[in-house]
Amino acid sequence: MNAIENSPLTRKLSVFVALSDMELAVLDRLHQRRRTFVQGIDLVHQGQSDQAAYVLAEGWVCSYKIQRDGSRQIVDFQIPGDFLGLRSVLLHTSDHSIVPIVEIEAAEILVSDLLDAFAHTPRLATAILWAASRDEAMVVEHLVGLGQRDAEARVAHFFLELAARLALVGLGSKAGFECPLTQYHLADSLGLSAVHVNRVLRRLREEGLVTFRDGRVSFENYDGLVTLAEFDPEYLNHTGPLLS
Amino acid sequence: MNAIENSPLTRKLSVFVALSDMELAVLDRLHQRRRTFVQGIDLVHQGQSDQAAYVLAEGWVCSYKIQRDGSRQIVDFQIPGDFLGLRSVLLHTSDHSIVPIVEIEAAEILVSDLLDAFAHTPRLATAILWAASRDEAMVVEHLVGLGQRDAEARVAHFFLELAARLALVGLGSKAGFECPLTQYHLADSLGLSAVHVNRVLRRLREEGLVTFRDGRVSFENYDGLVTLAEFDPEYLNHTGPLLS
DNA sequence: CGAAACTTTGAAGCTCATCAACAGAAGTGG
DNA sequence: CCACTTCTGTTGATGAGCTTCAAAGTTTCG
Repeated sequence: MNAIENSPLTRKLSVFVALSDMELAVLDRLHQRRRTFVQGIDLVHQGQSDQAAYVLAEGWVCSYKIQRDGSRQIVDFQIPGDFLGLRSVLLHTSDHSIVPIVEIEAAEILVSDLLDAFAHTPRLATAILWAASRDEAMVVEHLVGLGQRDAEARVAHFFLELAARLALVGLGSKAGFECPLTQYHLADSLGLSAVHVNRVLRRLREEGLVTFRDGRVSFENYDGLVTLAEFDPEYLNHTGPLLS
Repeated sequence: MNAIENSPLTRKLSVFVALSDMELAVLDRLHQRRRTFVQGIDLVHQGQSDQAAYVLAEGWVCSYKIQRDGSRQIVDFQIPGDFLGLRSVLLHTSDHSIVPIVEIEAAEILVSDLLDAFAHTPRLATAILWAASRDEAMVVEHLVGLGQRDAEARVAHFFLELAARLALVGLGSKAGFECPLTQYHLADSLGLSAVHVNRVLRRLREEGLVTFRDGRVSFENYDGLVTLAEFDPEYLNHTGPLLS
């Protein structure tokens, strides 16, 4: 058992596909070209083309779109084990920006390596396709939240989804998780003002459901939150794709 | 020049990739198994597995998710030339439902045919990948609208996007388009109440921007609408993907 | 140590949802 | 065929939820 088996990506994929030694080795190779990026400087910029792709090894980033009026909509957050800019590479262009929220570590992925990996280890390709489609399902669920849920349910749902994702890579549980986000991040992601996010957080805290403080989310009443948010994790745990 | 070259899918793909006779023939073959579906009965149902995939030939459908409280969020509308349930097939499960808005005609796609087509005509695979990624970009833009735009801009943006998509398959222009949707469809898609949609439509009409009446959207002031919605069609027209 | 970033709270007001009622169109059954 | 319901569109009244503006407190950091 080598260290790489504990990389977040490997942990995540292993939950859904049992990976052989050879497949683990290929994943290992994808993790070679390790790089560090500082917080706050765009990794990929809206409209830019021919970017590299990465696997996030440590830290958090977010994908967002800026409107002409200056407002920002965060589409998605990425946590360790997630791919960054995979679509941008395949499509030679990106319609959104990606920025590190804290200093991050990421492994650069060469398209050629990726295509090689796909060709030689179809089960790995399957697993990665699964992960990509899960990301898409999360975007859809996010959209549903913006359209249908009120502020309190949105915040609750957001925390629950993050907790489930983080648990998969060993970074969280039903007790809580470390969370480097600011209330502005929540606001821009949930389509609320930062002021209102603050009030909602206070209410959730006073109701004894969840506390977001000092960079940590602590669930005080997990089941109560699930009820409030109508959180159904099915979309995160869908069964495997083609060939599996 | 045969009739198939005028199928909506062919028209759409041709705009972005010049297709050879052979590729046109393969597309032709995909259109063989024509079927009709009545309005209002789910084609794919949330949670259902192992569905077929289709190419929509005529009519409109929508993809939606139902919440436990009964509210409905429409994620996306599909128009002629769009794929239906492609992801459901690849993933063996669907996290959303698909329902025809009017009686539709669709060609059933066999997964084996599709994979064959991909293997033998890579440029076609490229074009289809492009179309799929464009669909994803539309979902993201929809999300941005729900998070950042007010009701008037949402409605305006919605009409403009639809017009652009329909124009690509010859069903609309900057003058307007036939539109079988009800105000409830708009409401469920845009995260508004039907009552408020009605008021917004009235305002847009009174401002001389756009009229939605008797199943038709008529642009009275296209450029004014573009300004109001901050509509930037770039996400619809991104350049081609890998290999192109 | 001062500046910048983030959090917190109050007050005022606007956008939008909800409730209610009605009118017209379209479909349905006796 | 006409009465019936059902679906869709329209408008008014009321108020909840959220935004905006403002200001002050707290933490972080160069």
